[in-house]
Amino acid sequence: MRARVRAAVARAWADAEAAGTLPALDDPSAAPEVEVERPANAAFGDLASNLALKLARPMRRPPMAIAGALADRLRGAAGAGLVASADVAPPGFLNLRVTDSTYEGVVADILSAPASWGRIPAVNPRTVNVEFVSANPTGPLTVGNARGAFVGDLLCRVLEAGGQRVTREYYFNDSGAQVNHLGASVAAVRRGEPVPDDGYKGAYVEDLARAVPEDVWAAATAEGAATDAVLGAWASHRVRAMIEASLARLGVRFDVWKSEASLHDEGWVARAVERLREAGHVYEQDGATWFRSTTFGDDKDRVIYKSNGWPTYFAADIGYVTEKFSRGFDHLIYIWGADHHGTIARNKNAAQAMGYDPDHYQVLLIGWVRFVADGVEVSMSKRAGTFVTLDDLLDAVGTDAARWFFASRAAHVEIDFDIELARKQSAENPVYYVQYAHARIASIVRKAAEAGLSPAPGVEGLLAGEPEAALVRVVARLPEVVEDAVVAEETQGVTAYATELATQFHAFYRDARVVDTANPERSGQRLALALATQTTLANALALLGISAPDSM
RNA sequence: GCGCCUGUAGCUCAGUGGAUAGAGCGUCGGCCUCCGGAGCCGAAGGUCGCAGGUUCGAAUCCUGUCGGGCGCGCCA
Repeated sequence: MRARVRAAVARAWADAEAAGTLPALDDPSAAPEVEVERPANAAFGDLASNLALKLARPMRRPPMAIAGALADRLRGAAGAGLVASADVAPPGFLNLRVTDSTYEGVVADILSAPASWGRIPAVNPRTVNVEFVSANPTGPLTVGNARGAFVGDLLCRVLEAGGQRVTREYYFNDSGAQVNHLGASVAAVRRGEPVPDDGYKGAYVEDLARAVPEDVWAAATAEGAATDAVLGAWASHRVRAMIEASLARLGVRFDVWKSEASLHDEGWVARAVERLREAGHVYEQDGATWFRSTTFGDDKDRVIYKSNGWPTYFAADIGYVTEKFSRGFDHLIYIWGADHHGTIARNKNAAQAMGYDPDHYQVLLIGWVRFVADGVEVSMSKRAGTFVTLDDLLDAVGTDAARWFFASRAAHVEIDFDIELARKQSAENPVYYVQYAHARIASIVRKAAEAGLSPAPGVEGLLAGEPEAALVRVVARLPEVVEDAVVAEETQGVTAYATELATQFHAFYRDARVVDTANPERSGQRLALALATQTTLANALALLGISAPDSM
């Protein structure tokens, strides 16, 4: 609807120019974009445009006069069937109302094709790889990992809503020092010895120690066996399964699990370094191999292979970039904690140095989550065993409430999360307010069926009353909300919208009785509108991965 | 010192150039003879950290400044 009105305003401008009531621009390339938005105050109408204000300077005309000329056109052919009224307000706003028949058409569309309501034309169709969570399998996911998991999944859903093909990817390191430390910890606990200083503590280590099969234990402790590595490999495998189960619980599944070791084993790292070397961006110094990141604006060069010959983490990253692009992705997105921002430049630079477009290497930083319990910050350490697991969080507040919490905040800002407060307030969470509206409609629909009432076959005259007119205006906005979310790659607008729609429906419920056997015709019309609202709520929640219950 | 993020109501946060800055929670006061009270209605509460600048118009853009967070390894 917003898009249709935007097109109508553009048409009005062109018509006025052709008719000579508005002058042509001296410099057509400087023409402003036609913008149409929802005014903050509903009294101004359904949609408003600031086009006249933008055109005042280039046209050297007062904005009110330009707005007047546009309004004339919109009242005529340019707005035929769509624009019910066009008014001008100082300093030069163009305020528009949309015809009832347009809104009735929206309701008819929703009822005839509920599943596609809210789907929008592809905004920027790409094949995208989204890598997120990527916590190493040395312990269960914590609340610290929770935000990345939710934000990553929400981003994927939003990208898909915008018509993009998305692969969800989890990168992990199942070899190396950390995994050996895990193996050593398991071995120590199994033997009843204290866990080493650089080992892992916590109940899950004890669980792992108890669960070690006899044959694994025998192999790990055999003469000459690398005990820590063997046990670590077994334990990390098992931990990974735990992680996968936790993620499944929050409705997150990954398409690809990629191990760091495989990037080395399959030669991706070596080939990528060779590619950089051939392009002249690699040099040796102090026995180490360096990438000349400063060529691309980094503040220092970066080590690829250490002087002892071992690759850095960065080396694997370089190989991984080539591996991902080789799979046909044209856009890579990384979701990292804000503490990793210092590593963006080197990775982006390396991608550029290998011939990739740096714009196709996108990093989304997630703001720090400060966990507090009753106002006091809780420090989280896997090694110290002092952490709250993701499963604990879900036990406390539930998946829907947790999803809503993260979906309603910008991904990059730091936030406080008080798990005790969340537990206490989980019953007050706005997500239930929205779900309640959905369940209430479902109940009304059931009641209506019992009373022998059915939705009106047509939608004509649907907006006879004020409650109907107010509700349909919110319902009709879903595609705009989805489009804005896709463009911004953020979901706060969706939660805000769902809340507003629920509020509007509750008001409608108060003012307009739906189930009324004394007036079956009006009941049928209101029922149609209620159904359209229910679909809209369900589709908005679905975009967030949140359930829309029929009763609660 | 340098880089990135951040400062909006009592609390947690929306609002990235438009008209009277919003929501949830909390506080105070009302509303169940009728489709679900997990609801509705109303009230109090803000010099958008501060100071300049750009603009017809700034919470939003620019500069400076003060406060908070996170980084600045041949760690991962």
